[in-house]
Amino acid sequence: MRPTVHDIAAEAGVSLATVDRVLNRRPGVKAATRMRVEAAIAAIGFVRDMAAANLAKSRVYPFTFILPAGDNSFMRGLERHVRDAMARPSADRVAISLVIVPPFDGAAVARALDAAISNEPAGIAVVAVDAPDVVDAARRVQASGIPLVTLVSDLGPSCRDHFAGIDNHAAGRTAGSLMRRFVGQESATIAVLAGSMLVRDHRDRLDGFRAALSDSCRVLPVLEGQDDPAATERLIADLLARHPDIVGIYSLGAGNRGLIAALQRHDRPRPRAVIAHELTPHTRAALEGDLIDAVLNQDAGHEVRSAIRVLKAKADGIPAVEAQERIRIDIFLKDNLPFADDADGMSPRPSSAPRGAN
Amino acid sequence: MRPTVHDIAAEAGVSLATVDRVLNRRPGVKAATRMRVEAAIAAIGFVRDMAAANLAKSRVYPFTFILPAGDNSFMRGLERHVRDAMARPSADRVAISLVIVPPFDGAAVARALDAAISNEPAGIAVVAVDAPDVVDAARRVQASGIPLVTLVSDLGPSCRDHFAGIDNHAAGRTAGSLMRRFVGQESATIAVLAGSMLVRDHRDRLDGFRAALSDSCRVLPVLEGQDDPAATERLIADLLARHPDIVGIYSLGAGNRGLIAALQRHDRPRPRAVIAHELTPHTRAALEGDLIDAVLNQDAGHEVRSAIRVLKAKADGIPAVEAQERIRIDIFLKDNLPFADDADGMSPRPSSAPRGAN
DNA sequence: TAATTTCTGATTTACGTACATCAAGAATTC
DNA sequence: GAATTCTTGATGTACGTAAATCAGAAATTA
Repeated sequence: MRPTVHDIAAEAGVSLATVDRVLNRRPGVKAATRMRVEAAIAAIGFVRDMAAANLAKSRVYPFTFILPAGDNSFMRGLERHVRDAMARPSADRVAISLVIVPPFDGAAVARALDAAISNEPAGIAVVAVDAPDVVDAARRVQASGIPLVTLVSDLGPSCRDHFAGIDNHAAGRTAGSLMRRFVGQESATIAVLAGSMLVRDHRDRLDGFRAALSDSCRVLPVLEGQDDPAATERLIADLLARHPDIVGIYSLGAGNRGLIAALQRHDRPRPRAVIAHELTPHTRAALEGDLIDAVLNQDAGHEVRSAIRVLKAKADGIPAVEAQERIRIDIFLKDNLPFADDADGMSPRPSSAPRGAN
Repeated sequence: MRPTVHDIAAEAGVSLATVDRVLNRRPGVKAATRMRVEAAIAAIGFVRDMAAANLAKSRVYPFTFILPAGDNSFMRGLERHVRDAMARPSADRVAISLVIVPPFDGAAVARALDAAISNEPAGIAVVAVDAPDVVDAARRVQASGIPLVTLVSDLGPSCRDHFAGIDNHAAGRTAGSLMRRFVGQESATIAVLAGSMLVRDHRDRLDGFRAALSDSCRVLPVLEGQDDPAATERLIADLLARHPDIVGIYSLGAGNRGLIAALQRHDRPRPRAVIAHELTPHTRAALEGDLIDAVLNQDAGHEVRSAIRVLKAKADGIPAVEAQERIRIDIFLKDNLPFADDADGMSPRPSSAPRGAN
């Protein structure tokens, strides 16, 4: 059997109360006694049964998650994972309130942050819009002592405790590397489609992409489709008509529906390499239908769970191990697609079955 | 607060004992009463606190893991993850005994399985060698009612309960797709390096690779290096000398160290596309040093944790949700490498710094 | 030495569930 | 109607830890 607090007490020759004082860093233990107890803990290899401890503490962590509304598939997948976490509080004693705000609306996010502060949660996670009033609100969150994690889209490192998302510059570089190899020729003409250059993620991806490609290809000026399907489709159709020499398209935002529609309607062979971001039902179908060659993905489920872990750690005053919370950049081809039920690029699910942690 | 069993009792107007009988499917409850209780459970949205339940049951799951010895970096990484799981029994109440057997030795695996049976664990996970006596031993495990999971390397579906590993045919196809796009030309000459065609994983990968490439490239006869560094290096050096027209190499086994050494010593430009398997310190360094273009990887940590989850589910008589336990095929370029501490392709750690093959 | 203050022990209750026991009521059988 | 089964209630203990209380013992200060 695993050693318990009783075993520590016996080993150290002290009472249970003293062991408890040492374990929970309560005052009233002489330094010498404390060291005896700690030695006993090390000697018998005691590890606290967190399940029992949490049960006894009956501690709950009220967290607030702030997500954008809108029909962005990735964001809806993110919301689904948050709701999954809400639906299974059993495992981790987390009580999440979910706040949905209008998309691309800095003022709304700022208001939501201020509202969250007044509820005094144990932590806040937010899909940030990189705007001055959001930064101000984030600072107010920190000033009130509430841990703050940015999700997917970051603010500056100075106004949040942690960022649960991918390194978007590295993602752009990865896209660039793939693109360079997929087009397989020097001085090819490459087009880039973004949502908006006002969003930090998109800027970072573009920078990384250019850095990986600059010396071997010609990258056309960025097209900004505002992640709007109709507008994006027009942009791409126009692009394909005007530049028959285009061999690669990099879609670094969420405008994939318009891109796919334009490629589908295109009457000549599509550019040799098309790379997009985020595995959604649309991009999955496009991969399977050979309209897209590769999809870079961030696992929304991982991001949500990571955000929760970090918030809990911060709430407990334990420093989170940043290296363990890094979110990977997944690359999907049609050949290594995960099963539909298994990831974000899936068909909508009926309810919320519990999922395996990773 | 979350509803508890007491709330169910109050809602249904029955005693705690009756609620307990319903919850734990104990006999002695009239159908009508049972339905009242179940209705109450649904009405107040009760979810059993598994932490408390496991605490009360003080149930432990003794599992046996059987892994091959040897200096294969991937296997040592796998072992490290098993030891990690052993070192933190707090979370999941599993008690793992780890058995290390000689590599590529079916008889040894079979003996280990039989020895494990006599210990009556709640489940067994094994890195299988696809040999008749292993299959026989696996059937004996199943006959004795102990759940059996194959890890990384499978047996037939008929002689284990679950396979915790990647779809190696899909992995081969993925490698083929990447290869086709990386070499970027028709009728290119591609070489394949394997460990041994006697191993199921390697055969599957080769099949998938050929299926993805057959109509566009010329794939040379497979080289078998037995995952031995020196032998592999000679094979590759010889290959490069005899076939100056080779534009791609696919290393589908664990012979990466010899491959990398040969590429390093090669005095002419290396083939345009080199794709290998498993992110280890060696392949990571080769990726960073531009000796390899892409590495397909299976996350050993995920596999170990998945195996444990499945074994627990089987031990509890709960059918594991296969779709949730699928292991992804990761693709790594130098641009999306995870941090060294974060994954298997890490720098050697003080505890067990394996060096050698792969 | 007396009066404090600081430390430690002993004990109890609690968290939410599992599980066992005993008694008593209800329904069934003969 | 008696004997038997089936069903339910009441109660207590246990899991491993947290947290509080109160009573002494030890160390410190006056």
